[in-house]
Amino acid sequence: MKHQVAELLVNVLADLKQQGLLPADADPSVTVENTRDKAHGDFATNLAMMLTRQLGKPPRTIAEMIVERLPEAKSVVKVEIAGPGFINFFMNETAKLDVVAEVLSAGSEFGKCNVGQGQSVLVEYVSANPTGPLHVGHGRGAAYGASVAQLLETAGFEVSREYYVNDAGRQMDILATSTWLRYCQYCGETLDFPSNGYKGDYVFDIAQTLYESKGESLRHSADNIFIGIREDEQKRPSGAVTGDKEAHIDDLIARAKSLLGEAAYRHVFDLALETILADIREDLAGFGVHFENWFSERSLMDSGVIDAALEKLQASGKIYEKNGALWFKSTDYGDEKDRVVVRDNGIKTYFASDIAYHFNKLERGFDRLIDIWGSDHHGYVPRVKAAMQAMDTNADALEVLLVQFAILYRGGEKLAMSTRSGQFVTLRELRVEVGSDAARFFYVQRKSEQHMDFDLDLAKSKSNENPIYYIQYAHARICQVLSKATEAGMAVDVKQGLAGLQLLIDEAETDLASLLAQYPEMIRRAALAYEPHQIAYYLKSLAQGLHSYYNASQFIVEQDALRNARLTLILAVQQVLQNGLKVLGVSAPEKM
RNA sequence: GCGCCCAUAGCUCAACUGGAUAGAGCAUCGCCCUUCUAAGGCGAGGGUUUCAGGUUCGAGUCCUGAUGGGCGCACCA
Repeated sequence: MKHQVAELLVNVLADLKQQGLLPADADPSVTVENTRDKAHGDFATNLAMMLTRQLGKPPRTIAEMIVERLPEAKSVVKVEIAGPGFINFFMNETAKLDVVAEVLSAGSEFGKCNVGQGQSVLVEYVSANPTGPLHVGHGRGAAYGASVAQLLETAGFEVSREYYVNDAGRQMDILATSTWLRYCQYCGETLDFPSNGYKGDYVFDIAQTLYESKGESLRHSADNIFIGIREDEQKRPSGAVTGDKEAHIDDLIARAKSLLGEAAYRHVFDLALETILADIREDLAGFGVHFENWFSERSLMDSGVIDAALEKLQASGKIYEKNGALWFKSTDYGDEKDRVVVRDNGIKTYFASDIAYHFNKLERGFDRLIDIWGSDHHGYVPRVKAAMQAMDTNADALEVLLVQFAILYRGGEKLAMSTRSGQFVTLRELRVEVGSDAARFFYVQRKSEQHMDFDLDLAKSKSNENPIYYIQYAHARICQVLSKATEAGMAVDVKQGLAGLQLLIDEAETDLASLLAQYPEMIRRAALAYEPHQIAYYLKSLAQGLHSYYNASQFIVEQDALRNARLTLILAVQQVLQNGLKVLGVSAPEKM
């Protein structure tokens, strides 16, 4: 319907050009927006104001020129010039209800569009290091990424979801070593656990599993483990800090490898990795978050992709050697400083893996790449783009979406979180206590780049402060009304309902229809802007419209035509609520 | 010190990407259950959009500066 109005305006513009009143090369964008205030009609355009400079006439005069030339249209009942030069369109009330038939015939497809034109998009998100369970900080990225992916799919993109598994590198070695030390403790050794090791309870669990399968065969005495190891960081009673926790843990890693031997060390490493990864998969599945692919960093190394990418960089002439390390001249592409890709000890940096990973993504043929990162990694964007440019790949294909941290509160107190110390609220804990639906919605109702306060007490309290209940309740109410009608032998007759839509003359009814008509546009806009929160807000207003209607009208009435018209209308509302909730990964319960 | 992000009602957040009188929820105060679920509805109060300039028909939105907060600035991942 909005589209019809835009077409009328395009006709007028062509008319003006033909009469020489508008330069032929003028191409003002015709924007028609939904009015905020009903006194301004249903749609409005600012076209007249856009043309003021070009025509050198007051906006209201131009508006009159436009209105005079507007072709007749049966869906438009009144046109007004208002304010500084807006043109307001009042639409035929009955025509507004046409959308009900559209919704019901499209069903779960309603709202889909094809702005994506089948372009293939890789959405990489979460990608948390498998060194511990996911915490609530990861939850935001998971919920946001899943909804963005779903939105893009709905908007006609071909979407692939991927989790990048950092299964190589020092952090994983720290985890493996932590596991082994806990295992030795479990065997009965008394030792000081390194301050930089992973201290979470889950490490004990993995150690116990290790003991169950290996007995004491991997046990070494604390004395043998710690002999000659550089001192851990310690606070002396005097207040002075001695030792070096990084050197300490590095020595312990080397010791674990030498005492256990390659095969046994790899066994511990893989056990820890697989246990935690399995836990993460299960956790995300419970959160309704799925991936087409789990991409292993190690596979990148084993398959030689990293070397290939580095060669490609070498060929660009942007690699140089300094102090025994290989550097990438990213400053040539606007980065703050050059970056090391191969350290002087021969070990490739994490950055080298990442260059290779993005190189590989494009080689797999994706048209667009979307990375969803925590905002603490924002400084990383320029160097990745720099590498893509240097390799002569399309750096513009990559879009990095940054998600701000959720700041946790409990009992009014801010919570500090750290994976290493083992002090964090897990995503699982949140899911169990708050429920997946509420958690998904809570995360996604905020703009991703906004800092977000996450009050655990509030989220867990299951009070009506959580707007997800408001939306789900609207859906459940519709289901209950429909089933009550069926029980009473008055099951909805959609054919008769559609035929009698003109009986719906209440404001609550036409308002609902207008809202339904806005849904496809909401999807389109939210998808292109990567903003699922727009859908959350839309659903709130649709639910509000339904509740308002519910309180004002009786649906199950004696007159067949009126009853079926009303039930058909709420059937359409039910459909759109379902479609929207699905985008957000939230269930639509029939009962609450 | 340099860079990126943010600042809107008492609190948590929107504002269709530059449009009309800045809107919701929570909290506060009034009403509405003998009727399809009150996890609901109707209404009231609450604002110099952090501050100071600028751009134009028009600024919460764009540009400059200041203030306050978050995050980065490794041969770590």
